[in-house]
Amino acid sequence: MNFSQRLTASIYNLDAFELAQKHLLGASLCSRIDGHLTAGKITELEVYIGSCDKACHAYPNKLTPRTATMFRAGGCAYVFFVYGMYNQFNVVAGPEGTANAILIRSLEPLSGIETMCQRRKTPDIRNLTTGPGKLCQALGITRKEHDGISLTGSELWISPRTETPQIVAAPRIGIDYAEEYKDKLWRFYIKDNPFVSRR
DNA sequence: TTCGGGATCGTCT
DNA sequence: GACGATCCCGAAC
Repeated sequence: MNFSQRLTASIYNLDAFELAQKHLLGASLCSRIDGHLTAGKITELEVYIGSCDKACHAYPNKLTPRTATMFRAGGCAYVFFVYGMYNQFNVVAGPEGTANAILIRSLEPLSGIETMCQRRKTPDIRNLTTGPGKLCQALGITRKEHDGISLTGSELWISPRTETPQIVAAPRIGIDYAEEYKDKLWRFYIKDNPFVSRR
């Protein structure tokens, strides 16, 4: 398998829901970090909308040092750090000045599996990338090194999907504080794919 | 400057 | 199913 094709800048300026469902789900997230190529099929993701969504870090369109990258033009990485130990990778969507992001929650490992096993310290394929913190570890993504970088470069990119997946919509995970937005069906995953964090 | 809590995960019961 | 780990952010003082 070859991951040389990339989604281009204009695609990332689409509406976040369209980008997530029509382009990102089923595509391959790829990294070449420390000389190692790793890649996985995107099987699960969540949409966050800065203007209205109480679960979004940038709600209500609040620009802070942490959320600044979300306000940039689509096509860069928003990577943040939580719980003192985990990084989380998001794709920034939409035009500059809007704060929309797509959290990648789960991958199906495709390439560089040995590297992923070393980084994750486990031989269990099913446990390499099935969670937002896990996949950052497996692909070598950190806030310090990758927040704000372009997804059309050579370190981190997304290779387009070749088939159209069947999609299931579900509530997002871990956002009980988000009041009426916690029940929105803004999490999307590939039907019957075993590499999702939760059903 | 302090302080509360987090878009999680691994370990333990 | 519960809990602790452990850094950073953002709000309040």
